[in-house]
Amino acid sequence: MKSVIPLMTTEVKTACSQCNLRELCLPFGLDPRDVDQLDELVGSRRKIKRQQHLYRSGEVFEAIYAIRAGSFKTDVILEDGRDQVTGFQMTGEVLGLDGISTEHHSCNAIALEDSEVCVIPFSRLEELSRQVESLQHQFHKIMSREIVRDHGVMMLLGSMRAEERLAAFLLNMSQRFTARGFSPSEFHLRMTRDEIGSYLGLKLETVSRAFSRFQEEGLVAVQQKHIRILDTPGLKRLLNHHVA
Amino acid sequence: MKSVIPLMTTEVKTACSQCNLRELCLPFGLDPRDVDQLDELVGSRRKIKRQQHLYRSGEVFEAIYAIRAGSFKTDVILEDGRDQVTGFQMTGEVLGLDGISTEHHSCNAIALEDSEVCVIPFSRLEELSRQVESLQHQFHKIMSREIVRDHGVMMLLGSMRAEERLAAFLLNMSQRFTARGFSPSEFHLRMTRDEIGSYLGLKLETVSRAFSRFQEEGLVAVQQKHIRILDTPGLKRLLNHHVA
DNA sequence: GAACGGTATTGATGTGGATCAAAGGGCTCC
DNA sequence: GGAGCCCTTTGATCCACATCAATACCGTTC
Repeated sequence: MKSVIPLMTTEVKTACSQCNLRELCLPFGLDPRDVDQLDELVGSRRKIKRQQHLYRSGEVFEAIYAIRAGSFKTDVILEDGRDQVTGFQMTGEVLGLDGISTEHHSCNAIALEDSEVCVIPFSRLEELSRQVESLQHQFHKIMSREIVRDHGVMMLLGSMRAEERLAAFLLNMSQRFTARGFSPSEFHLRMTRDEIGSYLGLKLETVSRAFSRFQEEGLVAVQQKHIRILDTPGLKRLLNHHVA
Repeated sequence: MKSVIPLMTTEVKTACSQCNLRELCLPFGLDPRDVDQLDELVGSRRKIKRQQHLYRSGEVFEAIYAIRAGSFKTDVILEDGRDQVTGFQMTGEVLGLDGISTEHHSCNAIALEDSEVCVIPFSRLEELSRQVESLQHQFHKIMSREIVRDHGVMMLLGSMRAEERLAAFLLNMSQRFTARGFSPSEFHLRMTRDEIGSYLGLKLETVSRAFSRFQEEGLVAVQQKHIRILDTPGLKRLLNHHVA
């Protein structure tokens, strides 16, 4: 065991090897020796207050971000003002991959609560992943996972009815909270009904009604943003047993 | 300059450096010297007949595919039989990126016409992109572009009405045909109304009616799968001037 | 060149979710 | 700790698209 006496800096050293999120984040699956090499990867940390932008659509892309604490939403805005939430991100997840393609961000990333991210300069990531095979592979997996997730959302938006969409959303949130060591059945949503609606292609009233309906049917207990899932199999049944 | 006298083989050497699609494909933006290195990248070519699968959801992932000729659709199928087309791909575009994340494909890729692909063993791509920086970067851009495209589809599915979706689809097709040296205004769709509908989150009847309406309004001339765009600005206006 | 099956068009009707509206509740910020 | 405002819920009505249905068309195959 190494010394735990901290040096006299308020700025804690940014080190993947010391991060308790590494099993969810970029270093996942890396040999401990490789993780040590990652410690030069993170440029700095950055705190983002609730409702503030981590980056905006159109800005020059220079880094991707790993969420250390808090949560975010990403959205796309059309000229005519319509907007669409494209995702919600929690700790350990990576933000900014959209910017690689054109070297400009193509969406906005906004903190849902006071948050902190690790800034990973992209050129450094590319450089390091040319040297560390396992990092390269893990990074590719993360990008691919985002593509697969997006396909799931397309399925949801293109083929599911309102209550199915919300059930899928709740099950997904539950699963992600579980992966982070939280309760699978009880959690606090950081986003509004409007934001959930935007993500699910529904109006906020429809989201609210679906929640009320789930409550009536004993599937969940809803108290504003606090959710208790009472019948996970019931929610899953809602998804799979689709009656045409 | 190397000898250009071909050996006596019917099997043409698979060579990115000789391919007229390289400006659309993986080698895009690479220094000619680097492109030469890519010639060992493509394992083989594979012909796929119309309606046949290039790969299926659940299959082990080993390679990505660059389309040399023809076109494909990708779709996701739920247990209850519902399916969603997640994309249409044309020459020079890359298929199979979904498989990296779990080492299994997560969607089906089906040829819309008799087609041919270059098989790119993924381990070889990763190896080579550790050596060739420009290849690495181009590959990352391609993955990122897919993510950005998916966000566009989410916007379409989540926030647009039927005619806007179809207009967006037609403009997108036009733009991609243009990039391949074909007419921007006249082209042949390879997919059915049902497949377009699935992609756009609409029923085939709705797609058909939207086509008829565009025709009435003089925006396009439609004859089954043959499309002539008569008023591109008109289609664009349909997209941007959304009246809430 | 006739027959067939998959594809497309068009019409009539139904419905899920949007829209409009109003009231209640809780969080945030001073 | 209180005021204000945003967020949420619920009800009434509307409408875009789905569904059901029938016919027409086209490319393919023998």
